[in-house]
Amino acid sequence: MIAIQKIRDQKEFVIERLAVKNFDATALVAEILELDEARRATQKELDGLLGEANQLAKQIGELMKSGKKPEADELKNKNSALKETSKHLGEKLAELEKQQQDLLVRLPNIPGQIVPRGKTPEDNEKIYEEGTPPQLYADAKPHWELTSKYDIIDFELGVKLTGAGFPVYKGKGARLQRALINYFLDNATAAGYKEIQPPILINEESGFGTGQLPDKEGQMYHVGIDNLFLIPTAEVPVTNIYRDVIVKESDFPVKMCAYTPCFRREAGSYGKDVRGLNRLHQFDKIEIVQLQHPEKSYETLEEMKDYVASLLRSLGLQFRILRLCGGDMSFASSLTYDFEVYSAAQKKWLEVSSVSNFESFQSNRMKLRYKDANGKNQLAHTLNGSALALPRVVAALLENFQAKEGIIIPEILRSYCGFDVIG
RNA sequence: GGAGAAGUGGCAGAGCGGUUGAUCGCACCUGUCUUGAAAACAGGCUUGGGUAAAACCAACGGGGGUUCGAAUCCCUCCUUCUCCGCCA
Repeated sequence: MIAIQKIRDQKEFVIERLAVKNFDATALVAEILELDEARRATQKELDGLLGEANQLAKQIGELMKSGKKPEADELKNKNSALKETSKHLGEKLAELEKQQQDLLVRLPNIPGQIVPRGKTPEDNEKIYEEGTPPQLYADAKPHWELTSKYDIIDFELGVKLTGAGFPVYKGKGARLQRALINYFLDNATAAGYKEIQPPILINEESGFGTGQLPDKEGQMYHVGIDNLFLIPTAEVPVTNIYRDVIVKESDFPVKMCAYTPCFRREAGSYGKDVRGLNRLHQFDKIEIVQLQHPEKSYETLEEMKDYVASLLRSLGLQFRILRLCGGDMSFASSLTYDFEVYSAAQKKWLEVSSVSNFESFQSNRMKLRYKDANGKNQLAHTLNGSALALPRVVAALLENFQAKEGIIIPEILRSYCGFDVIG
């Protein structure tokens, strides 16, 4: 949520920058400012009235004490009338506040200055590439054939148990999952991230805090009976740990990591893009989250970007980093880097990580603040990234490291797996 | 799931209808003193709205109600604790 103060002070700037996200905010901003003015005027009027009523009540108290009943009763009547008016005003104010809030939450976050303009993924800006395409032998297969050849991931069985997009990992396939989770968690911990094991169901407040609610509830699984949502990412519970919290400036940066399963409805997905592990309803992910001082958040974003790069490098995967264009960025993000790994067997790039700076967009919703040197409360910046999401990493490992004798496990994972080859 | 008790500032803990946004203590911050620190003393120390800054308004778990006036009374929801039941 963009701070109302910012919209008041820099209306033109806000509209101009949101256009980079292909969002025309002109009408919305005008309406918000109009409501803001009405809201403040109403509050001013109400405050005056309530102040008057408070004074009268005080006087009544004193009159009662000194036994002047008739005078007190007269003031009582006067105050009752006042109360009637203030009740109306109070309702009007609440209504205006609600209307303003409803509009405010519909504005996407302002993209950062270096965000490229553009509408589609083709407009994303490649800022880095590392590694060379793997040399595949003649009989190389896509991962969905390898998984059944070695009986390590069973998609059909998942359909039987749950539905499409809920695979069953078996034997070495299951062990590889566990190995990756442990490897990624150990790495994050070594990099200073505190490990968190959060709930994987969240309430509405948490969904609102990170920007999934309102409007995007269709992307989450909803447990109606208790009005809870299955998390689409650990970002939601982990960031919300600091909802309504005022941290000390000296606590920055707050670094947390978490492994959780993630659940996404992915309504509308179809075709070859969702084949095999490419897009699932349930998948495992290790998320890294940081809370940072506004002046340092972009520095931190670079640090997180480098961290994710080091992970991919350690697995021996070819990858590239994209700076997302305005049109491809998420609603809440100010700047996002996507990491893609090249799958030689599918001949395509697979997104395996997304690292973003949300600036104060989430913290404004969450009231996540810090006390500055002057003792004033300021909104913190929040950042997060996947480090990493498993399915496409697994897909790339299977496809790129396949050989005659089987899938060759990267050196770094062998002690975690307890085997060198899947064959 | 059933019965009882409780939820107040970072912590602890008063207040139970009338200058109580809230006593006191601890923690914390600033200053004096000190070579420095400790101690002692003085001052500061919830959050939001609003304002140029004030004034002013709101908030004592959330929501609603009674009253001229509520942290204090009533209703409801949530959470915690104790006991019973069930259970990985």
